[in-house]
Amino acid sequence: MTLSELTPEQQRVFSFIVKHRDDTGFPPTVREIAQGLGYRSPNNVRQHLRLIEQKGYIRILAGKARGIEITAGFSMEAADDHSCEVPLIGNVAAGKPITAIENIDGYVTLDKSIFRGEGLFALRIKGDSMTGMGILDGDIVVIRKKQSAENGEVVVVIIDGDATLKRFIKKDGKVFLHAENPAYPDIVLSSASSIQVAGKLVGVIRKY
Amino acid sequence: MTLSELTPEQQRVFSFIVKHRDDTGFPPTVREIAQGLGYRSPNNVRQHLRLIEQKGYIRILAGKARGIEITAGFSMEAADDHSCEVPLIGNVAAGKPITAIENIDGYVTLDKSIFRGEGLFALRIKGDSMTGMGILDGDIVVIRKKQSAENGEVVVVIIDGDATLKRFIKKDGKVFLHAENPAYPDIVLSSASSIQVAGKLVGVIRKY
DNA sequence: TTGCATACTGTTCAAATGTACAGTATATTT
DNA sequence: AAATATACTGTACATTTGAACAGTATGCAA
Repeated sequence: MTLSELTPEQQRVFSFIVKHRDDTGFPPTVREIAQGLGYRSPNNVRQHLRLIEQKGYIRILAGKARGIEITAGFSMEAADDHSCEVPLIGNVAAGKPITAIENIDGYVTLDKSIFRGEGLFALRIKGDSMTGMGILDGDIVVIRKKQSAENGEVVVVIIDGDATLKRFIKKDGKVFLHAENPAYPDIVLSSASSIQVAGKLVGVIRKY
Repeated sequence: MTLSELTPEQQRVFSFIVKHRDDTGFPPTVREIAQGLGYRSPNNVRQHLRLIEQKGYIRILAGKARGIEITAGFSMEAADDHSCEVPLIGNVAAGKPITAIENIDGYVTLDKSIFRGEGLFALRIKGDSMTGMGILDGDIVVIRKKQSAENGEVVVVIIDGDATLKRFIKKDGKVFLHAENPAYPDIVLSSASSIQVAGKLVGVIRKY
């Protein structure tokens, strides 16, 4: 999509709005646009806004301060963005959902075409309990949020405030949390409800 | 940076601001926050905003409508770019440098803060010759370009038009290309110069 | 107890802001 | 020449909104 249908002056106005939004985090007011572009009347801006809205580039939210919505995805950065950022979870505060702000240690950028979908987050692996499936100490694992677990899935469970990766196995009516390393014993659960599943393993990132 | 210093209520307010900004493109007004969170007084919000500002999460722009700037990098649309794209190498055409355009199958987005530096490219692993070090069939490995190899390094070598990953070992004046899987025999080289080293292993990305 | 920080309600006022009314000017089209 | 779309100025007014004042309540530490 190009901006070709806008007149030069309308483009100036539109660009100013986009730039202001990228700089400050919110759209400009009518008067800020006027001042920024050297107009002496706020009404001039209004007129332009109306025309730009007619052409479909923005939506004017009547009565709202700074009520300009940019309808097309015209932020300067990320014209075509192949990346997405997911939170990297550190220690898990008791009682909080795993992706609560308290737990976020930073953000990891992923390749969108590799890791699709919603509800992703990342976790740094401590220990060698999953070396059997190629997940090593220090690896970052990518998790998709999920409250339940299917038989055989590798899931993140919250144990004593730590998010740990285990294979979820149902057998003979019992539930096991299995570490993919013979040196670690399985954790046997009386019932599936006694643990909190936070998500399902979808990827690994390792740096040497 | 962690967000642990915010009280639960302050987090509700902060999250609401971020969400509103991501939904509409601009921050909410004090009254919109009050309504959204069920407060009856705008002043309650103001009080929270002041405390959140003190803790450094936002900046309040005095007198400006919707004048809330989110100082930390908590916008969904990343203000600054944490990603970099590296070529994904497919089959290697004989005689061409490994990252020649002919060989490029696509691009992979990496996290800049994890994979720093120049000369990176990616390779899809075929086979299970490196399972011993947690690299599985189908994994994408991240490689840094490099013509030489040190003893013990894992490097990409071009063998018969295929880029393959091997550990480079010098012992007793001989050079071995070692697969980290007992099922594969070492390749013994008469001299180091008889093979072409393309780069050194720096990372792994896996999708389940 | 006495603070003290947090978490609120309710009201008021002034500044910021959207919006309408009334014009002017300059091209381009009919 | 008349009509039309664009590009403006200038002013006024009603809302929206930030910001201040005056309180209440609660849990927690000194």
